[in-house]
Amino acid sequence: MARTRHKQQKDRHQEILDAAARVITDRGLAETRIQDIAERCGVSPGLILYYFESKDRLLVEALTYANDKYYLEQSRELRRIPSARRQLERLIELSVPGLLDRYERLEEWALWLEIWVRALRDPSLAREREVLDRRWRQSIADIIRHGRETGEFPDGPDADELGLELGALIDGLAVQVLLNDTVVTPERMKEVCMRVAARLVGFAVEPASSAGDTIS
Amino acid sequence: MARTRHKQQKDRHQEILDAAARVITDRGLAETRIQDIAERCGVSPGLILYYFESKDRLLVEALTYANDKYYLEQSRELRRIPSARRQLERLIELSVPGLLDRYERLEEWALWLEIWVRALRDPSLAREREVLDRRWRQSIADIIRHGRETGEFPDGPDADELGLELGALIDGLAVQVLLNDTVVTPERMKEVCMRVAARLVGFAVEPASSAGDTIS
DNA sequence: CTCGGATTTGAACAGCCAGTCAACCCGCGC
DNA sequence: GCGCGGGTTGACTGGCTGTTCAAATCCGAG
Repeated sequence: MARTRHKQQKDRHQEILDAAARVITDRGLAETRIQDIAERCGVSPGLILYYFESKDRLLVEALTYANDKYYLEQSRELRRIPSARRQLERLIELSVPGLLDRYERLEEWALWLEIWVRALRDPSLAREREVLDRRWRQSIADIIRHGRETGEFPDGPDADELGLELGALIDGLAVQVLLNDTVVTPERMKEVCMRVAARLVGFAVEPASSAGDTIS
Repeated sequence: MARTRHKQQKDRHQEILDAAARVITDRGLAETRIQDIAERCGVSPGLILYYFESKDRLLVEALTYANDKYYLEQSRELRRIPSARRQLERLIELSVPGLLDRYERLEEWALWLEIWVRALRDPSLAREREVLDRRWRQSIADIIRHGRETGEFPDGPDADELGLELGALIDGLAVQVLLNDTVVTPERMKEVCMRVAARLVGFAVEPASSAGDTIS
């Protein structure tokens, strides 16, 4: 049947994209071979090119696909939190590579680096990246707006502006943490982000924002 | 003579490193071939491997070599400025990809991205990167300390802490600008950096920090 | 001028890997 | 049970590129 066929094909598509994202995280974009992806799927190399017209297309698709998935997960989790203050804290926690579950976040940030490098020479990926990034800044701005509505945050600079500033700060610090900087540890990154957010947005830092309970 | 030989060899070394850095900027690390570097030097491919034991070593060396060069140039320029306030502004200007001379800064940031990606899987490069990065943060912190001594800046949070915060902010924004984000233009990045620096360090933003004269 | 070692060349080698393809498998509808 | 068509395989190829190497060249010393 067309439906089952179509469904199966869609599954394979996603399966391959997932596998590709994993391999890219493990070996790096430059070292990723079709064979690796095929092995990860338990499938022959030929099949990969049956579903994707070229390795390049597959890799680019995998990059944005994976990042999109992560964003949606994060977004869903944040929406369940009522307090803007806690939303912001959670967003920061989720952004620190290796603070929560070891693997997922590291993977996400590693993929970001690969996207950045590739986007330097791939205009279409550059455009997609901009969309993803704008959405990410916006989610920060939305939290701030929400907090101002509920009165948790005072009025202040434009929320979008703050989103840009905090987003950039998080990006910059995440790179350090991801690369295992000995000075910028995950815990330190969280503290710095919270402190700067407090100063820029204008709320009081809680004395002990226990990070202990966040480690699964 | 040993001396002339040695000197010549050193020149060739640097010549090759420079050429490699250029090629990496143009084609990307992953697409850089030995042949490209040889052509850029007007030399045969074999010679490249006569001076460097492998392509990988050469590439890694080229990355840190070039960044080191840029840092030293920047450092020299900043030291000539007496006012801490202006030092900070100049540092920010120099950090915005494409704000001043089009090429050099773009090159520098593109190389940073390549370093980051490569450092993910090359521990020795990761260590070198940390040194380079720490030095960069430190130069911000030093400016702040200097400004506090001269009274240009008020006392406030730890200078090293501020160096980390501003450094991360600049890193994060520079990535956006480098990738041609339509929202984060070079001019906007400078404004944002200056405004946040003013808020965090505690000085007044000058009304019109004319960016016009900075465009050569 | 001549010798000798460093430098330089370019051709050859070897391994790797994306992409192709003909054959095979398998489940479905008839 | 039979044929059909999409799914799957794995061997093959063609090109590319890092690396090696023997020969050629250059240049300074004696």
